[in-house]
Amino acid sequence: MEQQAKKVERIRIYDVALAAGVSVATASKALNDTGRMTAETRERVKRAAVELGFRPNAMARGLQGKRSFTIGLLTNDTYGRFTLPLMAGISEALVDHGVSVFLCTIEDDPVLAKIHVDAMLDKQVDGIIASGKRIDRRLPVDLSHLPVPVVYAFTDGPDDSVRFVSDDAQGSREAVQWMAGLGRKRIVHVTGPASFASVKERADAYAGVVGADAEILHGKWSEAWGHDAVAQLWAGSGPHPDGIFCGNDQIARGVVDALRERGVDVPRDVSVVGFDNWEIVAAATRPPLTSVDMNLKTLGKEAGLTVLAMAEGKTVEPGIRKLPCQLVVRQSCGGAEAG
Amino acid sequence: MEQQAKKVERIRIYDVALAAGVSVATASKALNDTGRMTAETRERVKRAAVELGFRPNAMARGLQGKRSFTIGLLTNDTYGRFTLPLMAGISEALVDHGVSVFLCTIEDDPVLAKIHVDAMLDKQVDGIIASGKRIDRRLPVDLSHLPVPVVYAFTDGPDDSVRFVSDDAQGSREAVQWMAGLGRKRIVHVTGPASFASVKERADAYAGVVGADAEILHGKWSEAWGHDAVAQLWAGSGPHPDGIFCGNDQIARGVVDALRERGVDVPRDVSVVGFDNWEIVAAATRPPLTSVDMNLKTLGKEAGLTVLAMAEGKTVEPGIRKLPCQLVVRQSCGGAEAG
DNA sequence: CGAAAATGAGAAAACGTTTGCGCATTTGAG
DNA sequence: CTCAAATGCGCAAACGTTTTCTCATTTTCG
Repeated sequence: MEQQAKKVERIRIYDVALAAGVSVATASKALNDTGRMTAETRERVKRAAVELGFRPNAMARGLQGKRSFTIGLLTNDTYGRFTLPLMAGISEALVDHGVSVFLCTIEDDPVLAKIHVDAMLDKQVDGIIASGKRIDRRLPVDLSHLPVPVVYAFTDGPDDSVRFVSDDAQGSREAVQWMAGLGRKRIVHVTGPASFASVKERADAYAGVVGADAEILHGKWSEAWGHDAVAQLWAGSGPHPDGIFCGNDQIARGVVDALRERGVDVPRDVSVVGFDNWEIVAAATRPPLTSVDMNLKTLGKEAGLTVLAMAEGKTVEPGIRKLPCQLVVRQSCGGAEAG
Repeated sequence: MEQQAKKVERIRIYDVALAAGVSVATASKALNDTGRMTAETRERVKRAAVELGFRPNAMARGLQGKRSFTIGLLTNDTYGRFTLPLMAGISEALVDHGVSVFLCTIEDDPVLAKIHVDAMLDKQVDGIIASGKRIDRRLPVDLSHLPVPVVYAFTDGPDDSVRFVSDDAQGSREAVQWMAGLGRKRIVHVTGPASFASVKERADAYAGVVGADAEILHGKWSEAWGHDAVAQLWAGSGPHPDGIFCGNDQIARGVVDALRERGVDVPRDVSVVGFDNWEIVAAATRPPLTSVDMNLKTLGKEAGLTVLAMAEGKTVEPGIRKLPCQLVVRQSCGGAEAG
């Protein structure tokens, strides 16, 4: 026996109209709650549709000039670290509206990007969400003169565009204040390369809280750098930090591991906070990391609803929308309720 | 200035026909390399299309009864660990054919699954790829009587379905043989819960290579379990293993960390191999893990091409297709070319 | 040179919806 | 009662392609 598409006849609105004893036009209007007709007629058509299991053909509907109930998500985040939570939020927000999402991963390849954007446009997407892995970099394609609305989520875009990003400054402040609230007096910041905008934003926020005592160490986004940073910090003879705010979870994990290897107890002697709340890293660290979550799912939800609103013709003010981060408390800081 | 969709007039085939001085019918045939006409005419039409930047409206084309150049990827792997590489492969294989992919994440929720499947069918997808995070579990939705072809990738499916999985047995054998080839005599296997089919397959393959000396420890899929397993293994007074084949990379990382903490040198004293080749874990381990890669991208590519072939009416034999795994050598075993 | 075959190209139908408009019929007001 | 307004519903066009059929013209062959 072979595997092949079975030709199941799909129910068309024509069949529904026939069953309900009305014209196709009336059936359409009944189902869409438009037009004029008796409540009884409308009801009868709807019942027939349900009974027959009618599902409108999205192609025909889309062709007719209205929406396609489809949007495109473009990203250069091949690994999906940032895009997947975003996607989850977008999808969750839009499934209620009957909208499906094309996911296109372009790996910083302008040619591939153009191909995918063109394919999306061919398919008449109602809008496009551009996304990435860095807030200060753009996708390798110009989306500014497309016939459909575009919003940018977790990636940079033109000045007159609609952009969604996380409020890293607020998240950072909460993280540092949390440690301060736990009695930490000497908090340092170990973070990524200074060339990243988010590094600067987080570092500035950190410095804003700790004031003149600020000490910022830049390195790679890796566990190894976390290790090295601890080595540096503990090399001097001066007082050691009692709180370390890290630029991401990988650095934080490196820091925690290095501290343990040195016999420094986390969180008793030193509090550590990460950034990203990357479950796989944060939860596997010993002890599990307290970390700043960027609420990417919520960000995706907002971006999805916004692009949809734009597709429906509503005007949206351009500009940057910062959505709050949230401190997720685990055990690397103390202060955990259970722990 | 406000952000809104600019109404850019899209070029229709009508415009191309006009520009080339032919009828719409001829234009269509020219562009699709069908029908009869002078080479010169065909060329003229094509040139006009390029000059005007004509892109066919996929909705109109799809409505016309042919393919929609769209497929759906359904997964319950919310985290994307397995689905994203798969997706990358699918996308890479199908972009050349002008096919776009709807990604739908359903979290073991049958209702959500049905909604997404229905949405896909409404949008006339040419086929569906079902995918998951476990090879021995099915998605919470019945895909067996759909009007479009379905293939299963990295998830279980009905007996008469087309399924793609990785050849874990072969991968496991290669891993164990690699350690044996490096002179390891006492290789144990630390893996996940016995209830997983992939655990059994990997364990059986391991046992097949090491023979009567097989020692298999089951636990969770976590770093913590890797730690505990080492504790167990080093607790006895008998000879310690000199090779540890782990059921996944997280366990392997736990094992390597525990060994280091115990002063056992990896890879000098003990070789460790992981499974999954999850970059983020494998590369961050000290030393980086040699690990079995399931080639999910290739798997996705195959699945994509297959579902496409089925959509084009080609018949495909049902059954399980096992694709080979590949040992990725890093430093946790010795034997790395660059050290 | 004449008839059959091959060739080049266009007209029109079809795909499944939505929607503007028109036409009866009913309702309401004076 | 009469006439205007409101109501209920259907006709047909439209969306942008592809495809079948037809027809005129050219080529081929005996």
